[in-house]
Amino acid sequence: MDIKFIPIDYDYFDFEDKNYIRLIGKSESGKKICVIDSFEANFWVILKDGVKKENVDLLIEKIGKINIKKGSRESCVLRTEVCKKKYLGRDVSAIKVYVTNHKDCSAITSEIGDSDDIMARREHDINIVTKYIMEGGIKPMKWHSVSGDILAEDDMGGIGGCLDVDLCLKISTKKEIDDTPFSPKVLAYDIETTSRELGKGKILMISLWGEDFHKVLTWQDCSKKQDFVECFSDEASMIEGFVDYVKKYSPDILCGYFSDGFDLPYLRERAKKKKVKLDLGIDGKEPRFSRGIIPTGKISGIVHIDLYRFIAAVYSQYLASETLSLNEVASELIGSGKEDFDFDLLNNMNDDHWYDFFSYSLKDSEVTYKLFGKVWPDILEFTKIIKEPCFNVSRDRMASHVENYLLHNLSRFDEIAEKNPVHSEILSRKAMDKFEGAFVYEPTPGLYEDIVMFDFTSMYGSVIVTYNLSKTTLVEGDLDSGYEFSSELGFFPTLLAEIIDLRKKYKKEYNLSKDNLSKARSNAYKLLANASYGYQGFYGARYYSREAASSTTRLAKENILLTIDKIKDAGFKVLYSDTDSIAFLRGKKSRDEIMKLLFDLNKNLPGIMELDLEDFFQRGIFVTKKGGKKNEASVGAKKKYALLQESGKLNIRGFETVRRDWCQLARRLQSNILKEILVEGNEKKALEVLREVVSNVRSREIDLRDIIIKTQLKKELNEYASKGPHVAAAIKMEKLKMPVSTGMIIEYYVGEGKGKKIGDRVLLPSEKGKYDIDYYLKNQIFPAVLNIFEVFGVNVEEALAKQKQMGLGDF
DNA sequence: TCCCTACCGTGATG
DNA sequence: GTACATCACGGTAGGGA
Repeated sequence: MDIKFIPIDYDYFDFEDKNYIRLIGKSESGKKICVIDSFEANFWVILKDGVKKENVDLLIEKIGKINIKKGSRESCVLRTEVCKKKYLGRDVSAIKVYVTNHKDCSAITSEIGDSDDIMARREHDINIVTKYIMEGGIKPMKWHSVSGDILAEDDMGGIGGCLDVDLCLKISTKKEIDDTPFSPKVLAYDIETTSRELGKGKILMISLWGEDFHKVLTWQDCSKKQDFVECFSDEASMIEGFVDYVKKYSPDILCGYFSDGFDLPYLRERAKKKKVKLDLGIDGKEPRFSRGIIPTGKISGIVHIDLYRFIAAVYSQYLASETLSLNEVASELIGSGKEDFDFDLLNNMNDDHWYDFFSYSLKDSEVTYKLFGKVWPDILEFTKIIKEPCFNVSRDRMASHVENYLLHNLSRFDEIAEKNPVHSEILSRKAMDKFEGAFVYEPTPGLYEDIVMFDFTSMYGSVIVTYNLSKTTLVEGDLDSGYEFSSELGFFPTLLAEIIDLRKKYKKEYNLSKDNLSKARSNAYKLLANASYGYQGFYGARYYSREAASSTTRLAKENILLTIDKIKDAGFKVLYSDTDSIAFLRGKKSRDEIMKLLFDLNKNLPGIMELDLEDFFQRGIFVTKKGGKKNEASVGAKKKYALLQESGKLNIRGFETVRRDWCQLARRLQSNILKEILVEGNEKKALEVLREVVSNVRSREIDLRDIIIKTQLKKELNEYASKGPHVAAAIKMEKLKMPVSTGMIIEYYVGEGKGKKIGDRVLLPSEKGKYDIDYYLKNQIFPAVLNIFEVFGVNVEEALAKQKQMGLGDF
């Protein structure tokens, strides 16, 4: 039988002491297909240089005899091959050892042990699906032409019979074919509970949203309910109803928001308590959870995607959202958020309340579904580029993505993969001193006109490629005198050069077509390029290289300092620079002359390093650093400035305006004042704006939500050495039996009182009280604007006092 | 008790 | 355990006068 097939989910199983890979996917006609492919588990024994032939033969003989019993399973070496390979860029001889079961690779590796002839044993620590794909297996989310035998129900231990699929095929050949688009069948879900805390509450309703399928399942009998509401007799039958609907809908992807951490574990817990089966898997099994800070819920045959995980791990850096709540993220990405519902009502609900609650619940699933549509092109492209199953791709962090990209491209270089660091290596890597990082130029505070900004494209990535910086190309040297790297290009810089090229290609393509696909591709390659520096400096990396990472920052710094000097030599005043960007005054030069300067600078840059025009700006402001010692010359603040684009848009960096741990009042005021000064060029008007806010604060005309300060709780309450206001607020919340957990954003405001510490005066938003006028003026309003006015030589307090004398203000 | 400062903690930049 | 270093700044904690 011949069939066109796209794999969506990967798994494996053992049959008669052999490993098989099980892929669930779709046929061209939309049938759900299970494909079974064989896989020969194996790993490498790398030989030392110049080992004698007879020693190799002895070693092979010894390896061939290994036999391991583990429980009921017996594992042995099937065969061995001696190959010419590369390891860390060097030519080696290596024995490829094929074994009966992947699970026993490590045990057999240990059995082989160390010897004078063995340099290393490798690739036994790569998971089976990754290894399968690395060795020519069916690639994720790509159409393949496969042929093989249809499995009858009782074939291979009944694997075909117990799966809820249209067809089960044991294949003998496979071939990647084309890039026809694929749209998965998606079902979004969301639950509402009586308590956020697992084990403390019940599930009140479950909502589902798919294409032409919208449902809210509940056990709350209610006279007034919408058509989409289906009422069950109790919580248990509601959960069973949920399982039935999921099976009937038969989605490729089941998708939630924070569902790894909340919805799925909650469902499992309630199902267990109520003794119902949560058998969502196509093999009739319940979701499997892996351990971790956040559990990971895997459903057999259906890809469970927690959108929050993907957004938090790779997508969030492009978002303006200050929190990653569904509401905020959805508002930004799809233009509509959740509905409002007052959860305090839960203890005392009438029919109207329930009616609203049903609608609220359904909206959550709808928003999740739409958000999925928005983010899916990125997950899909990442999956195809990284070549890992999308279950993993949607959860992995950038370091894993980089590493998986490397693993799946090693065969092109004949490379045997390096091992993961063991625990002790991770510890010693972490214990190392930090190395010097980026260069930041100290600006001279002031207001400037006509500013040009240049920046290096993929600065660190292009440095790594240009200077060939990687673990395998390091020759010698030390941190002080600098490391020397080989002139022969290593696989890491080679792959990175490709990534940077592909990024350019798809960026260009996107600029022409503006389609989602090239945008997602361009994004993915950009993220990979940017993460590659961090990867080499990450202690958990297989190809960790502190030498490469520290050389990257050192050489980047060297180049940007040289470029700054050249811009200065050309007669320009440099204002600022941070890592890969340089801002300077255009002076009387024309734009063409600036472009000529850019061209000349580029001519002399080494390798693939490239300087680009970021933008021309009308005006910009740099301010002084606060808290300098008395009588000390004022220092320009780094990472804190605002630039006005020609389009009129204001780029604000580092100021309190963009910091979520300042109250809205101070943030909005600061942003208005920056606008007044940069857009209107009117610092007098700015002073008026300030005066009005001060007056409003004094007369208590300020809305509570404008003075709320939000700070994230980053550790357990008892781990804090210094208990700041947000910790005090969190302790207060705990006393009131409100849920408090690490990672939460704590909200509070500062009330009147004598307490020495701010923490003694914090009030929760739900608490009635008077805000402390003095605190908000002295600790929020003034600090946010003082150093902006200082640029104009305006002393705010004096100016305000003066106005008072003139009768302009009554504060 | 007041004042100073080192350190803690968060969240920004790139 | 889950990419890197650099930076600003409020607030607390603790020592010295």
